[in-house]
Amino acid sequence: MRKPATSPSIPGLGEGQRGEAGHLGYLLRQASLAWRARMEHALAEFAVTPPQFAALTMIGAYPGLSSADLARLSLLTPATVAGIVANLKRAGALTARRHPVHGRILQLALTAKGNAQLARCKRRVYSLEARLAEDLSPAEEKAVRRWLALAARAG
Amino acid sequence: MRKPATSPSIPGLGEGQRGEAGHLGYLLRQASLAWRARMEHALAEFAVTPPQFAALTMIGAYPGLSSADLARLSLLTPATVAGIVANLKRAGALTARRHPVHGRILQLALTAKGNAQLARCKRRVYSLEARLAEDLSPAEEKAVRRWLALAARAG
DNA sequence: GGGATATTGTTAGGGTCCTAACATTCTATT
DNA sequence: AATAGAATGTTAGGACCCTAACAATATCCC
Repeated sequence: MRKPATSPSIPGLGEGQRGEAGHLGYLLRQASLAWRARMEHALAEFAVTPPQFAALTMIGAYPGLSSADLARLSLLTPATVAGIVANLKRAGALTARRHPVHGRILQLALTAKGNAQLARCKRRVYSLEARLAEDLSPAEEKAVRRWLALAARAG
Repeated sequence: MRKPATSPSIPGLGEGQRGEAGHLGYLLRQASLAWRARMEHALAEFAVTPPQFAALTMIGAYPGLSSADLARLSLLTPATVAGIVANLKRAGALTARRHPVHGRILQLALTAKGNAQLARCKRRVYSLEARLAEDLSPAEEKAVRRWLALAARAG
């Protein structure tokens, strides 16, 4: 069976609404799905998922930050962050201890293992990321960056 | 409690690595998360999720396409599509019937209810989408579209 | 001191996404 | 015809991500 061709004309990845002329929201979704898939495969060797990598990066950059801080930084809800943190803690990549004064806050910090893992992941991801801009002129890259930052804010 | 300020200097959404100067992959993730959240809120009234809207749109555009076709179109796995289709079917928005000749293929098509729902969703989403490009010059929008299509393909 | 208010984190449940393993059906080759 | 190969769809298990409701802690204001 070499492709039953159920429907007559289903477009490939660059054609129809799936190419540059398609809806911006759809293009954004597609690009994000593809990037996430590439990240997943690149990080699979280290048993780290893309969201875990993002969390490790932020905790590495701001040691001692709280779970709520991490949620705000990641644009995620506290409930979602709790799951990610639980998995990283179970893997021994980070520690969560109560704030000495403010009894409810959890202060997150990387363990030595978490730091080593983060360093390995960073090398891998950054080399992948370099290919994300290689076909862009400086002016184009500037436009893309401006738009992405804009889209993250409001619209 | 007005913000305990666990860590000294955690950047806001436009600052540090979270602004235009940050990593492209991180910016893409942020933009996509924010867009998805806006979509979810816009579609919540119709009890449709963004992935469901994407599936409805594609089935509406290519009636009779198979579950595998839908997976390829969406850059998703067959298993993921099965879940989305099951939810839409349970809601009465689509039908899945066996191909008359090719006994294993499922042919997907919208019901009247699904079509009406899709029309309502489209109006809502497209008006939201218009705001996604309103601050972009034509040249910038062209650059963004080219990059998104490129990122969806390979890198 | 004693609330109203706000923030933090937790729990429960649903939808999305993956990999891995599998059964089913059809095509191609021998 | 018989077998190998390829495509379709299914199931099980795990990680992400959300909303909603809740418990615990800290601040503000009287």
